Amino acid sequence: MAGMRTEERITLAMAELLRKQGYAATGVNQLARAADAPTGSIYHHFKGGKRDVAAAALRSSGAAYIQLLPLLLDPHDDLVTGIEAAFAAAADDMRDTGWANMCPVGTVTGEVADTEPLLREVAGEVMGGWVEEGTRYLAGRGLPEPAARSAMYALLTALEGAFILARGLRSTDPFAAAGRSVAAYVASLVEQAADAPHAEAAPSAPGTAPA
Amino acid sequence: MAGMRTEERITLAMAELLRKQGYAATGVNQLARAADAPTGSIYHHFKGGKRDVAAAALRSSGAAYIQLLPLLLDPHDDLVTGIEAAFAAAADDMRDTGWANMCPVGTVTGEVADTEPLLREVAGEVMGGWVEEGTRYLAGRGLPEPAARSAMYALLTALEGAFILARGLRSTDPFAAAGRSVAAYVASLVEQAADAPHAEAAPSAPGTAPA
DNA sequence: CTCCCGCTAGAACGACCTCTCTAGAGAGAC
DNA sequence: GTCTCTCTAGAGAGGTCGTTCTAGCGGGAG
Repeated sequence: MAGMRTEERITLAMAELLRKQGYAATGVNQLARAADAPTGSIYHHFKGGKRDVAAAALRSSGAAYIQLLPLLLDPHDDLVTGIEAAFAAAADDMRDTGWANMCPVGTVTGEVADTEPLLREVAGEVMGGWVEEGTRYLAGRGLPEPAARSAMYALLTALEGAFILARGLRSTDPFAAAGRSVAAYVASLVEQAADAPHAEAAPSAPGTAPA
Repeated sequence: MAGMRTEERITLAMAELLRKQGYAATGVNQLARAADAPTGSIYHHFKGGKRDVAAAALRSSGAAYIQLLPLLLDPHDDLVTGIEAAFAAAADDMRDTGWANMCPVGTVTGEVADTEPLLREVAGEVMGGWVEEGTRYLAGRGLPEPAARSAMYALLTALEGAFILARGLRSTDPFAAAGRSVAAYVASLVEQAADAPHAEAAPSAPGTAPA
């Protein structure tokens, strides 16, 4: 964290704290300690205080998370096996980090959706962005538009849910089952698209990496 | 809440507050006001204080939630369509309650898994109980044992994830996609079980309600 | 050099936190 | 009646919360 601008250090420290302990339990003093910045600097960079820092942390984490989708799926020619592998990778990461690395957007949404309108809105924007970008990506991998969107919703819900179950049970089993489930769903969508290929968005063969 | 024992009122009020705003943001004074009980009574009934109340609330909510599984699925002869209907019912309930009615076990697990060992443990026990009971139920509906467990994991992860996404996006779309996804997965498991019915737990035809 | 200004630094404030404590209300035993 | 014991009742202690405030550091402009 040493070679960063203060504002960036604060945002990143907040993201990490949100992942581990949520919004309400994270104090500004704790944040200052974690970011190695005095309290005054936090309020200088973020006029809105703690809420403002959390919003920035959600946006930045959200942008980082969605980049993992092509990163994890591009190496797999077959979309279905790629999805199972992605869930397995998420499971390994979570186990290796002591069941702490849950997505901060999910944690915060569950916690403050009804009490912090700004953060609920930001979380909604981030999730909406995930769905849009993910739908575009899956469409590029051969799924017709409405199926791609459904698949992305299913993937995100299974992933967020797996984080929670795995965290409570301290087991990777939820990730394995969630991965198999989403894979089965996507497989059924791919099959439907192949049976009726009159849809618009199928530039390459279904289940194949884009050009 | 008038006709209840104080201890019960406190537990129920805590469950509701946990659902809406999580553990850290819920104060003992707020709880006392919501349960219409003085602070002293809370500490009389729950020697462990706030943490102790939360643990009781998680256990009681957990027990209530798992009862919904047979309640929602028994009416449907076909397990697969029953699952989709159950997700639709959850979606309707959430929309009708202003996107607040998320499961408290999920909310709290995401929030305090790393900071409150007792609550993490209780949440794990509750979730473990869901998996066991759900696996038994699905086995009774014709799924062989390992498939039934996978299906239950998939169902729970999709459900918890759908709560989060729906809450952030203020939309029932995540529930619809999650329901279709889990249904597709269970359908594939039912098909596998029908193709190779040498498993032990198939007292009746697959996808049929138990006797 | 001086002036300026973005930023650091942390003390201080009022509000609220969890939890403890004392006092007494109320029901049942005798 | 009186004694006993469970539970109610809420004030208060001690601490932490988010936020504000003033003071001053440090580097570029003139």
